[in-house]
Amino acid sequence: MLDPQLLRQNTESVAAQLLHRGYTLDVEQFTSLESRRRELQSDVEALQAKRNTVSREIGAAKSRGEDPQSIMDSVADLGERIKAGQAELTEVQDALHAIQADIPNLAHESVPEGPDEEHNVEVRRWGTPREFDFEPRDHVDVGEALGMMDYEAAAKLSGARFVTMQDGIARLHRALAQFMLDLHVREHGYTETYVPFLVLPEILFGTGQLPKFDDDQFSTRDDPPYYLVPTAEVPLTNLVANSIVEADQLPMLRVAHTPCFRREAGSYGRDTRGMIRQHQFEKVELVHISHPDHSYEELERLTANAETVLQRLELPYRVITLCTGDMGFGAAKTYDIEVWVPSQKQYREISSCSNCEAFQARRMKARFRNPDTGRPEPLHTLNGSGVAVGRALVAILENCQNADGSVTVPEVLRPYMGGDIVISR
RNA sequence: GGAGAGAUGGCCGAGCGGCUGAAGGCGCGCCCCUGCUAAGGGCGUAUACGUUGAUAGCGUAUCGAGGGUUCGAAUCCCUCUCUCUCCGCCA
Repeated sequence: MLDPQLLRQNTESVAAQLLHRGYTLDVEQFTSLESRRRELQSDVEALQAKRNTVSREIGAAKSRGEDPQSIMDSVADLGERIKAGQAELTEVQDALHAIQADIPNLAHESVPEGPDEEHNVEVRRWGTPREFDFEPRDHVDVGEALGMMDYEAAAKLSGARFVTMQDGIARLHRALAQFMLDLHVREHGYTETYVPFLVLPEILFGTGQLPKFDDDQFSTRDDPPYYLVPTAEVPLTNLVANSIVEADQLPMLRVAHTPCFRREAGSYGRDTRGMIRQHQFEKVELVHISHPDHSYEELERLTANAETVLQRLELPYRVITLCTGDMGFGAAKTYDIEVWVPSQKQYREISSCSNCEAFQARRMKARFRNPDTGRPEPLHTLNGSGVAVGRALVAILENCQNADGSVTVPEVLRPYMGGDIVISR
């Protein structure tokens, strides 16, 4: 949610900025609803004030032993008028909330302007893609040749976009998650956190997945439904929902390893082969709860922490800044980290690090007490993958494969693999 | 799943349908006093929205959530949610 004051007072300029994100705000409609709201609200409040005054008079008259009947008659219809006014006000407010809940965040001034991913800007590269003296296979071929990855078996169980793994690759997958978790906890100062994988609808609202992106979510048939988390960003960030955090608690750094569930609606035909895009995958997620004045420093730190994972794994990557048109709904600024995928001869997203500023905080009523003013103010929330486990596995299988079909285990993972150096048949 | 108890401000804890946004205590903040320490005294201490130049004042709302009764509800009625205890089941 945008700052309601800002939206109200600068509707035109906000609308202009939203256009860069490909969002058209109906200024006319918003403005008229807003003035209607203002009118109704002051009417209703005036009636309520009158009711309160008169009720007090009745009480006073009674305690003096007087008959309050004449006073009561004079306000006989007040209750009905208030109720009618409130009903109308609620209707207008609901309409306004629906509009506000649908508007994406505004981009930070440092974000490049552009309609699509063509306009993203590369920030830096790390490592050099390896020169193969044989034709590198993709991760599917590597995994299947090893007999440790089975897409058909998964399809039998769950249909498309799932995988089963076994033996060395299953252990490598687990080792990756453990390594990342340990790195962030031991070296980057995060608090390891275990969270529910099923959450309530209002939790998805808080981080911005609902109501707009319901189609992307899996949910249960309970009433209200539970939603399967699409990312640990959802439960981790909502840890501060509906609360006022003391300033000295900031920044809060949280890390969680969870499965993630996504319908991938609208991505039919994209990345249908292999583990790149699945309905279920694992991710180690980083969340920072930050003081507003420091959230951009935190974004740099969070991104650097995610990059460290790839550096330790010795996987080449680059960092790009997403342009206005390519950013997610809640983000004010996003760095994507892309890892080198030899079979595709390109960099593919393995982490997305965003500063959502106060956008999510307003939706979930997450505030901190500002020592300068003594008042509660929205805090800033950031999140980033640190990193996607499935895609990291893809990158290792492809980048670290050998001519004989085996895979060399990155050094930092060997302690997690019982000392194994190579995965082979 | 069955039976019972409960949900009030940062915490504890009062609260006869009317002057209670809410007694009292604790904690916290500022000030005073006491030559240190301990003790003592005074004042203050929720959030949102509206109005406004204003974090002043005023108005409105909020005592788990929603609905109802009433001129008026933290107080009465209904529904739901959550927490706790006991039983059952269970990774």
